[in-house]
Amino acid sequence: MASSDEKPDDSDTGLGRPGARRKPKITINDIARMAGVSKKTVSRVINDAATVKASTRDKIKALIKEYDFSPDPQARALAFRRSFLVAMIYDNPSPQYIVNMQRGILDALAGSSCQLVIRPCDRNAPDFYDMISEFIEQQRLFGAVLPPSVSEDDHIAEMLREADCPYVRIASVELDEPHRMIRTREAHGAAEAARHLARLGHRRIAHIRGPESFRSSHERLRGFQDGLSEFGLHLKDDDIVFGGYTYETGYECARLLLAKPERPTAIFAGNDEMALGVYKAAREIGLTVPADISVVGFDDTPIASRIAPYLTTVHSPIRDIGYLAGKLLVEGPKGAKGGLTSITPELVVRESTAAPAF
Amino acid sequence: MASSDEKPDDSDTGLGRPGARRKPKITINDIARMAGVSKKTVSRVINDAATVKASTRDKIKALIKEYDFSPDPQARALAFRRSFLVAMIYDNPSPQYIVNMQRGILDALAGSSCQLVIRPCDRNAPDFYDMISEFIEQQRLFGAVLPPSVSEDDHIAEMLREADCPYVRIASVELDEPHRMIRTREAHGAAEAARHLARLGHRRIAHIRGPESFRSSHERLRGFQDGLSEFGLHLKDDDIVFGGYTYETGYECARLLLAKPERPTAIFAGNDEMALGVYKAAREIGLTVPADISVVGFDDTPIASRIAPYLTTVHSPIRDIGYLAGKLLVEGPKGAKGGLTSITPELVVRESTAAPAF
DNA sequence: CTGAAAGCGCTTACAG
DNA sequence: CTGAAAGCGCTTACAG
Repeated sequence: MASSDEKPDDSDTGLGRPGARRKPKITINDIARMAGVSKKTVSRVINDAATVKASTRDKIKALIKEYDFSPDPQARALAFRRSFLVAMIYDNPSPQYIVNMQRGILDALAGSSCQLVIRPCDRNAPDFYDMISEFIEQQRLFGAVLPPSVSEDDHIAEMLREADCPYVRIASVELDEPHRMIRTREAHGAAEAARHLARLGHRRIAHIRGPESFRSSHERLRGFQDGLSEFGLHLKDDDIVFGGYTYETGYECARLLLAKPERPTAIFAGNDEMALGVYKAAREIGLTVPADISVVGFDDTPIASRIAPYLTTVHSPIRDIGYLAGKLLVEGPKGAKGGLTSITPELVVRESTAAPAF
Repeated sequence: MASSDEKPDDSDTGLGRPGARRKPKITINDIARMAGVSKKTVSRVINDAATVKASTRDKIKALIKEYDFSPDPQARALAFRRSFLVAMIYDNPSPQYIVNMQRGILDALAGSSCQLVIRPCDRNAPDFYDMISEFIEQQRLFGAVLPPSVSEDDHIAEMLREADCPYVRIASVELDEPHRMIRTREAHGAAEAARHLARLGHRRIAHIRGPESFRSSHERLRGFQDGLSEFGLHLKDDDIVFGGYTYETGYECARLLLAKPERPTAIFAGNDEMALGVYKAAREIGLTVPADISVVGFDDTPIASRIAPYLTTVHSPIRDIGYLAGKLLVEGPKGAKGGLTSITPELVVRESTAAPAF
């Protein structure tokens, strides 16, 4: 067998630069030969298999370290019938959310042999399920993490199960088995926002909620109502308007709300984007935040702490959530810090809320 | 050979759910058998190899379509000695930038068999080069795209060349062979900003530049100076201060600038983040934008069109840049729309600039 | 224009 | 505790 150390120059495939001479990559066979064992035994130590004699294991580990060997992911994947790819599949439009979650997952993947593959998608595309399905079948993923709102899609979850692909869904409600979920207790943060406004003395309060199709928008509304009711307050039907989680819809909704004869003294927006729209609407009709109108957001995006006045909002530790999700995939249910699979967003009080003027 | 259509139940590897029955995946062998040819011939049509008889090709293509067959990426990767992974390696901290570029690359990868793997990194980490090097050696990437400032690191580029990995560097200056570069003509946008301010009548103008270590910060400064000089204006040394491309540094620099006896009437910030810091500094000392001080940013992040007053800034089509980079990798130099490998950012005039008050 | 053989670098299933 | 054989699903190198 011609497993010589030197490859002839014409082994170049044409994909590379002519004359580029790859240093011959060391393989499991080389390690095995040097250790005087079979490659199967080397494979065992690579995969932390149960039973290898300590001395053999040590010798092999030393060799692996000395030659800086690490097994080829492609070959492993082929033999394992499973790639070393973790996919993040998402439709969330917020860059900050996406980037933070990617970081969190990556934090958890560091040191594992997995890489993070990203897959943004559009749930409204006609071929949405076909695309995702093809992707899942093809890649034989090591795992997938699904933030909202894809996480809320039971069909996707089923495709994943069908393909035998582990996954973690991130959502504000329990919509799958616990070991496949990270629960974000958004109702809690929303309730805090309600209490904060109630304590400041607000009585006429409005809410711009997110779309019907997002579970989070229900949870935020529910939590907010719960918090208010502790103070004997409640949201009247026409003090709840539907926004689309965007700047523009936040603006439009606020215009409606602020034009009412009995104008609210505080508005809780379903997310920061919409809260910024409220700022704009207030400005336009000469209202000052927070003197004339208090505003609370949700998410704590970077804009919240850069705009004037700084926005009071509910902070979700997205990166931590991503980390937990990644750990759950890489280490299994016991991996995620003692089985912690829920996260509680907290209110951050800044400048956009004050006692009502009247 | 027991390549039966039915796999026994105990073929389950333990990685999956017990009893989970994977539908037997169709392989190149199945297609070959059904087409009555060798698998090598099927391989040829998969890879668009030159010479396959038209009728044979058609028959195979029909079969592929009928059975919705697509070759296993892991197996292909192993045989090709090259994975189907395109990596985006970056240290840019701006979420909007990152997300847009990811989208652009993904746009270009759609339809290819490549997936996008992301690799954020910290150039200041002690093991920075080791990490990247290991990553590159291990993954046998199909290609890599490097936005600033990793793109400016010649050592990384060399590691990539060494590993025979195609790459595209995105930068404001020509720092590699043309087919390995997307050039962003940032000096052009900065010059436009200068002309805009000069035409408004500003004479006392300051610039908060980015860090020495970013090529872009030099280019933006240079372009700005060029634009000013067309009007016989120039930046005095102490009207140029060093920021760090962050909100905080923008604020600090603006405080210095605005405290000067001869206060500037306009400030060109090296990016939007710093421009927001200028807003804050101005607000603090009772200055109104743009009545008392005009502000221009660079990047056109989403905040620019959400904050009051809307920020005049230079828009870079990041997603387009990512698309070009992706195309360059997937289709080679001729792939990127007729060899277009440069992008020109343009000024977007909004509300933060006006004629000086004096 | 097409195929048989060998191989990519690992792991599984089975023995011992 | 360890190994020889077969195989994962493709492609390369070589023939014809």
